[in-house]
Amino acid sequence: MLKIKSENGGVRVGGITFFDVTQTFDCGQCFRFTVEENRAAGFAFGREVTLTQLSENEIYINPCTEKEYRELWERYLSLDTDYGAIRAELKSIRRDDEKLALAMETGRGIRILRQDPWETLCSFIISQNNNIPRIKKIIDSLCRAGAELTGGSPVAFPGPDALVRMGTEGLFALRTGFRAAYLYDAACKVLSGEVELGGLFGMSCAEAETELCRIKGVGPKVAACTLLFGFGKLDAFPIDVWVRRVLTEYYGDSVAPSSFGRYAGLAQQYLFYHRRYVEG
DNA sequence: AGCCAGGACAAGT
DNA sequence: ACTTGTCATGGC
Repeated sequence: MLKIKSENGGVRVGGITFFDVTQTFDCGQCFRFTVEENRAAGFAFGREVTLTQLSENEIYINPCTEKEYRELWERYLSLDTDYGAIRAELKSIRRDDEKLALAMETGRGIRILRQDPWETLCSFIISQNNNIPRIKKIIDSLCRAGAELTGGSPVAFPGPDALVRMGTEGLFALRTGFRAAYLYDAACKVLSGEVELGGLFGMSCAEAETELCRIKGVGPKVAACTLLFGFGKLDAFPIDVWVRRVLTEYYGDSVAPSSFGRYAGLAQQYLFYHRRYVEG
């Protein structure tokens, strides 16, 4: 049971297991946070927030009220989910998988965030054939441009209406390159309701992927990342160059994503983190 | 200078 | 169904 306590304008959350601020915010799933030492500072859901790891089992969220914690951050951070049970199931399904066991140990503090679906979709459209520092830079300039356009705060991620108003030219001017047309198409289809993001929560991964892939510039990988990091679908299994390496090097390509079970996406993230950030 | 980065698409086999 | 060149951009 988690212990929640207000303190100095923030909330202290104790009794946490399998959560590490640094690993969670620096494992390539989000792009609006900067990580240093034992803290992550950035933006989500139109708010600026700092998360600090006080100890292995305790974090501090600031600014934050108990109400905000319950209604927003607990779900965002997946602290409402029993990762001990999930990890146990994963291990039982992959009983003889020593590679995964090692990756799960090095990345034991990783949690899959439940980010805003629209922001996640755009972020991973931008991510294609791109590197993480530049992805962050583009997203940041996109938020600034959105604020400039609407008169709102650059803390918020601009909605589909704002992107439509920017137009392909405006988006291209933000150095998005060939992704400008993709972002514009995503904005048009979401704004018109041709693709209804809210409806994807109730769909299976395969069905939701089909819907997302109706957007130009959204293929299997971007769709999987959106479903995993934006919709909390833990079976979504993105395959990028690093995961491809893992699959060939560890398993000789003789493994299907489904063989990792209903938490295949989380397994993927452990493997990605281990191969990309630990093994180099 | 050339290659790579959390890819997708169109054109060609 | 599977392979290949192309798409902007910036860092190395």
